[in-house]
Amino acid sequence: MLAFCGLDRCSVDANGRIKLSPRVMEDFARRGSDVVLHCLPEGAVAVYPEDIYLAMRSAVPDPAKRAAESMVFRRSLRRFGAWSQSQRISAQGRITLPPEYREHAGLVPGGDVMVVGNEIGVEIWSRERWLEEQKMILEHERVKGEREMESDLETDRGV
Amino acid sequence: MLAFCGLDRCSVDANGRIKLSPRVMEDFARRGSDVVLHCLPEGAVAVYPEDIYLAMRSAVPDPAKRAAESMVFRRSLRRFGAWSQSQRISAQGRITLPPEYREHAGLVPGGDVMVVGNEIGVEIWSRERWLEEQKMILEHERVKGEREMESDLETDRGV
DNA sequence: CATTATATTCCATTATATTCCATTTTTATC
DNA sequence: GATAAAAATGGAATATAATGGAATATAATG
Repeated sequence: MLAFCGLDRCSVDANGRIKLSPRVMEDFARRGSDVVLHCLPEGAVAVYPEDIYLAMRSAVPDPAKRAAESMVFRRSLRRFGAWSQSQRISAQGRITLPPEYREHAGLVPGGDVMVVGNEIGVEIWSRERWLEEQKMILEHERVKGEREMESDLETDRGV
Repeated sequence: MLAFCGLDRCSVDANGRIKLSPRVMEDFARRGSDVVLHCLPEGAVAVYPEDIYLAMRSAVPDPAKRAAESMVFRRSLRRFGAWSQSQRISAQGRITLPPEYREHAGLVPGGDVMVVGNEIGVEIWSRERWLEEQKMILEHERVKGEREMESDLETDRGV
């Protein structure tokens, strides 16, 4: 059974909550119900199991000293600090997005939302932005494929 | 459970006090209620647990001798001396910012404030300045991402 | 078509935030 | 040095918002 895969369409309730599908709930339940919400620069909110997020942030030694010395480093602490927050998935499979995160992802109460698997967790996109993102990924792969074909022609010996 | 993460919106009361959210209060309570307020060159005020701040400053060897010799060093001592001050979080989770610090961060009584986690403590930003900071970080990440996508196209063989 | 599962809405409860007031401390003036 | 005024602090109360749960409606399945 593949975990954190697939695509669900759902909506934000009046209080800014999102109900996950049973499939996604189960994927999280298997790794403990503590998750981390993390705002992505792409304009969506990722939901990772806590251990996945900790693995992302593990290699930061001696943060206090570096924070005193470097503004760039403080910005990186700030980015991950401000845009990451622990949450627990409720018994009914709901997660509450903080208002600031909701705004970051362009989610409005009552609006259409996509819950997108990314193999290590899920991402929450406004439907509108997801369609654009999807288009961009496809176009990128198309161009990449074309270049690959060209370079295959220019090679003396084929693969 | 991640500590010192997330983003809260609150306001400065008529007496220049800020009420921390229960989540942030708990993070501090776990490390002792003594904190250090420290003005950042970015134009905000950081609130660190005392042990974090001491770790920042512990690696300054032989200050007396260096102070005699270097203006740069004296300025650095001055920066941390003048712009750092002990405080205790009250039983109701309030901290009082000294008027000079408030001014440094552009905070006015009654104004909107963001309490921003940075993984080792929190930062207090005027809402206006935080939105700018956020925009800057986002734009930086966006440009970085675009370059990464371009270089992905130029690679002969994909990842 | 009947039954089961899922989604959505609504309501009660709890928690949080803001405001207001009383007390204490400080400062200025007499 | 004493008294009064102002400011700051701490605490409590009220209003607002968030949370959890249940019920109903909708969709999917057999």
